Amino acid sequence: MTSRLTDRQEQVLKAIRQALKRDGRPPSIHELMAELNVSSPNGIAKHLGVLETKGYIHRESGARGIRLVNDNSYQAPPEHTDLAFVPLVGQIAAGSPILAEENVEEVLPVPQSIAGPGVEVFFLKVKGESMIEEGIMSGDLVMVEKCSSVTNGEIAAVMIEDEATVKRFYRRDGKIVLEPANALYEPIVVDPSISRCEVVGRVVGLLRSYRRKF
Amino acid sequence: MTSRLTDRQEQVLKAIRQALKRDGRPPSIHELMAELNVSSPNGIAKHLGVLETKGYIHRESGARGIRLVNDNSYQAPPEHTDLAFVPLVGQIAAGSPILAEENVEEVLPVPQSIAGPGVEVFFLKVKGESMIEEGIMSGDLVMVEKCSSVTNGEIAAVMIEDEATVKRFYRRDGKIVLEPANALYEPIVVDPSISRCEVVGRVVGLLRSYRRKF
DNA sequence: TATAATGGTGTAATTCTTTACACCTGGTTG
DNA sequence: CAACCAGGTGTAAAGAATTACACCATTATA
Repeated sequence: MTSRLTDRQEQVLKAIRQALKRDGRPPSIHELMAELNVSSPNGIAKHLGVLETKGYIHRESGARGIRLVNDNSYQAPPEHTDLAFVPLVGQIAAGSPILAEENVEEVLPVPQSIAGPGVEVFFLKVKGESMIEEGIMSGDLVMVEKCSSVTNGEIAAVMIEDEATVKRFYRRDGKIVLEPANALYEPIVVDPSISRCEVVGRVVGLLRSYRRKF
Repeated sequence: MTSRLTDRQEQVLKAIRQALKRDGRPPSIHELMAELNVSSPNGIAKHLGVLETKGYIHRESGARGIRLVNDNSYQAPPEHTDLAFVPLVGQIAAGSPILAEENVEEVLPVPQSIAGPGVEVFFLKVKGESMIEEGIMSGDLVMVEKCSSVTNGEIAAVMIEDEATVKRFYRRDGKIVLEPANALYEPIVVDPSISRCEVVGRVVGLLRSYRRKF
């Protein structure tokens, strides 16, 4: 299933690697033209298209949007567009915009069909055992779709005072009830008129690695 | 050789570092404008000029010509994006190659740092509640690294007769013990000399969507 | 023998990106 | 106070890069 590259395609890939190393940025099409003695931008553009459908590179819009994709036993199929990059945010302080640059530790690729199209999504690292009965373990990354309110019973990321937490969210008698999924824990009841309590978003996915720590 | 930076200049430098790491290419002035909430290209251009005269960056002509100078934290953009495509396999029949074209339902992008470099990895859909105490729920996709043996106690994908299952794997007294993570289930003990029982691989990750069904 | 895949040439149109210029504001400093 | 520096806004123009289109030659394949 590994789609092989032709000699020429191999040359193009090598030129991209070289340029990245030498220049500290991906090459432009014109630079590749000079490198490979091609006199038309389309000559290069076609190669790039092939390299992308074969899964060796990934292209983003804008200038020099070539990214190398790691060798893997399985290559991306043609026309693969179910891809989104979701930032992993570290400390999220109350008030500050969550997706501010300084909060983003790294960006992880995931299927867009999970992240959702055109919505603000980010990963939050889970600490503690309060949701283990829902299969959310300490160290997992939950994918959160940013929104300011959720329907009763949804799993939500909520900010209480200055701390972010993930719980099942209910609104009862004007109070907010955050229900853990762990028999050892008690529900947290918050009176929004007394304590600062703000929905950050709803949990739409989960990513776990048994290999690396986040 | 290098003079001190102001707070704001430090922020610009940090934004450049993060963009390099995140995007695999230097940021454009417009991207920095968005990051730093500046509404004029000149606002950024001046900072870049200062950073260059102070010796923190070096600029080349052309688009995205920012290079970091003397920066231990980051020299060049990464040669590889942390991206791998992992196939979701449906029915896996005994004997047949797992990654055969006809088994692959779709291909999902994930961080390469989870999938692992250059190994055969695939997604298997989980059915049943037998591993819920390990946070593996029905409908989850487990990422499996193909291998023919695992160490005692690892979570493994195992093929018994013609069915694939995910359990904790132990070898005791010449028998194979597959231990569920659910108090309601009993361990499965298999005598490999009697029943066909074959390790498919070890579980290295997990992907869950609350949005779509797989 | 069609037909597809590979590897091209060339030219425009269109977007990105950078650069240059004019001018503003609030501190700091001689 | 005047001058300078840091940090801006805003706009226009020039330059860099990508994308789209039309068309060509060779080779392998159904």
